[in-house]
Amino acid sequence: MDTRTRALNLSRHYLQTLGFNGFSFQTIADALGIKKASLHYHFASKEDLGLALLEEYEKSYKDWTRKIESLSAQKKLEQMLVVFYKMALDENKICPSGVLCSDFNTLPKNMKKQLLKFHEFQRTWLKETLRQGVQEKAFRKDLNIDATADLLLASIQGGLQMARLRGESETFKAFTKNLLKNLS
Amino acid sequence: MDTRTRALNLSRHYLQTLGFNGFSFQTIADALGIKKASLHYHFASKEDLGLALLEEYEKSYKDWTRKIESLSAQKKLEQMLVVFYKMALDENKICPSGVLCSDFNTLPKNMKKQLLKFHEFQRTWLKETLRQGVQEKAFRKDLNIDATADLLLASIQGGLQMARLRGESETFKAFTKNLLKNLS
DNA sequence: GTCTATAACGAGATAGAC
DNA sequence: GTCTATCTCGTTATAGAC
Repeated sequence: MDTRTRALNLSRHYLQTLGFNGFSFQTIADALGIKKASLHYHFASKEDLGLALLEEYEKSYKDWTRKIESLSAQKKLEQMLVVFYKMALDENKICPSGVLCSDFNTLPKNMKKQLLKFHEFQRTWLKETLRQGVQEKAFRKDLNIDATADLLLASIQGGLQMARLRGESETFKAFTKNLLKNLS
Repeated sequence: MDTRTRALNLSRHYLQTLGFNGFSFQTIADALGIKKASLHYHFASKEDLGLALLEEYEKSYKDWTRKIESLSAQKKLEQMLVVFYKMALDENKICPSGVLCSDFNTLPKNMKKQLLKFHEFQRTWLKETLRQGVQEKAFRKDLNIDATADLLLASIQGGLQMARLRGESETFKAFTKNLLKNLS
């Protein structure tokens, strides 16, 4: 694997455990076994690194939605919860949006824009999936699509953070069990 | 008002807008019109400042619960949502727990402990209030107290962050309208 | 692509004068 | 209680050799 890719993988890890301001080029360079000056060959600035991270998150989310596009809405949402539960299991990671919301006001403009774009993609997909569920008669006909999508996104984001706080990923697991109950 | 109190007020503001690592002694000193060395007279270290902040958050939350203790459970929860909605209205602030969850792994041990204590206080109060609502027959008899408390806390925390991301505090307002619907 | 060296800055923190 | 002065460290970032 090339250095750039390895650097991005490490950055993703540190972003979700330490926050965007919690790791530095030094952190990544040390983990790679190269000098931090060499990292600047791959990413001119930390903003560049942040943007690359966000683009990668969006891309892999898109790939994931394509991979499961033939499933029922119910199954899709269950799979979505599994994705986030795996984060909680992996060193109490929290979701990238959650990380960057806290630091939001300190982020470069382009990162803010890219983060919003990522969020809107997730949100749109979720709304479409909820609509699919209504059509499949798996979810209630009068389901408030917008409000439900927001509630799911917010509670997943907050739930991961609460699980970290308490140090028990089971908090999040128990949590997810109830999230989809109110849809039908 | 004495300098220490003014410093704490400013710190609360910057914590909830810029994050714990997003402001420095310099930031507070500038806003106060004194030198940052002088701040160290009031707070020996930034950890000290952070602990004082957390103690103050807990104290004011306790005072607030005492002030509304004679209300019905339904009214209490409505008031709680108002508290958080006011945060969203005030420069898209997010809640202190949400801020510190992202930076959690970079916090001094004592701050982690104090944050957990604050969280457990909020959670316990919320569970008691839900139980009160069941007794008052305002909420369903079979309400899952633990799961509901966690869902409310997580979605409020995540909801404030989402509102900041989108730059519209109305996101959070719309959101809260539906939060209490599933209780009865 | 990676290195050494260095610049420029801001952070937390302390000593000691007033 | 606030000041000046200073220390030490970590940060992002760049120039130029290999």
